[in-house]
Amino acid sequence: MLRISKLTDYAIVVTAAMAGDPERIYSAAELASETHLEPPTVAKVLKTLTRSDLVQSFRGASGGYRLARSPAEITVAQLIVAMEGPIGMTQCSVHQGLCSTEAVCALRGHWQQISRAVYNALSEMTLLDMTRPSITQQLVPELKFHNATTESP
Amino acid sequence: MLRISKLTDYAIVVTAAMAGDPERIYSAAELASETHLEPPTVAKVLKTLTRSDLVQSFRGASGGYRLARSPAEITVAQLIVAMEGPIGMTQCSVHQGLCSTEAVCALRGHWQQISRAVYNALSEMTLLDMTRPSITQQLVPELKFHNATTESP
DNA sequence: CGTAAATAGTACAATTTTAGTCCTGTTTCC
DNA sequence: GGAAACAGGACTAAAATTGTACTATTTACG
Repeated sequence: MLRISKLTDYAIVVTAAMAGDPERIYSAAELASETHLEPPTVAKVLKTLTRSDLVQSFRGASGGYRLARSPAEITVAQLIVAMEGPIGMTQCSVHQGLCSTEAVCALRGHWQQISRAVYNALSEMTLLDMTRPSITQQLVPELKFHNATTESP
Repeated sequence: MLRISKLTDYAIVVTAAMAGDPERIYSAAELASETHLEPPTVAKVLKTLTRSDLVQSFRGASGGYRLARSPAEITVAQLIVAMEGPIGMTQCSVHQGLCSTEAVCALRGHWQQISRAVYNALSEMTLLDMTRPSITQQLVPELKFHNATTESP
């Protein structure tokens, strides 16, 4: 399905909530109740985002978290990279020399090209865009199709 | 890291090998030795691709597999969909009503938009492109960056 | 015909990854 | 000094992924 991890998903839900009032300092508990996620999970996500400087943290009583930049300057690509590491569709597009078939496989350069294209697509959506209303659309048939193997529960 | 599964990776390696001589019928064993992958793994991949009509199979002695269309007409997006099901970065972008926070989360339409953009990027690379020589490049810094959590072994 | 070569389909065990939680330490406000 | 809040790491449980094996079916060819 080519999906991001749930933790990454939560990271975007949480930061989208913070984008509602970018100046305000939110505690982790507050954000948990606002997003209907579990407090420990929200805390974990915020700690990771802090290490990548996407959110600022304030310790001590009446501390909390705030976006480090304006929502328009934070992209979905940046959030995914912060949570999951570099965007690469295959191992070889990120790390050289780990794949046993690397010597006989000429695809590495192509995978890097593909990863870059995906990164660019993800860079065009900012947190500000995510907070704007959107139309939930029917997906095009190519996106809906999947085969019997993945269909069965 | 936003990666495809290994099986999907293998699917592309195997079909890229078949694209070398699109008319020829290859046995699974042959393709395994050519790609340096395990025979059972190659067989599994080919069965899945057959169900999605990306390759044609021929049963019986001197049977085997062949690409169902020309390499220029098979895209990486099609191969990923065949192996993993629909491309969607989150559960909610593929299936409605399964996410517990769907009622309070307004991100679904945006995720569909992102998934579509990624699908388009993956549709622009065909199997024919994959067989052409490529330059292995240094990745841009944004793609290389990852944080301490994912860095440590 | 019978046998060998080859795919089809399904089921399963082992491994790896992910998710979620908890605990202890540190900082800061009042 | 105490309470509120974040930091960091460790750990357990669950889920997904991988890789393999087994049985059945189909077809070429002597």
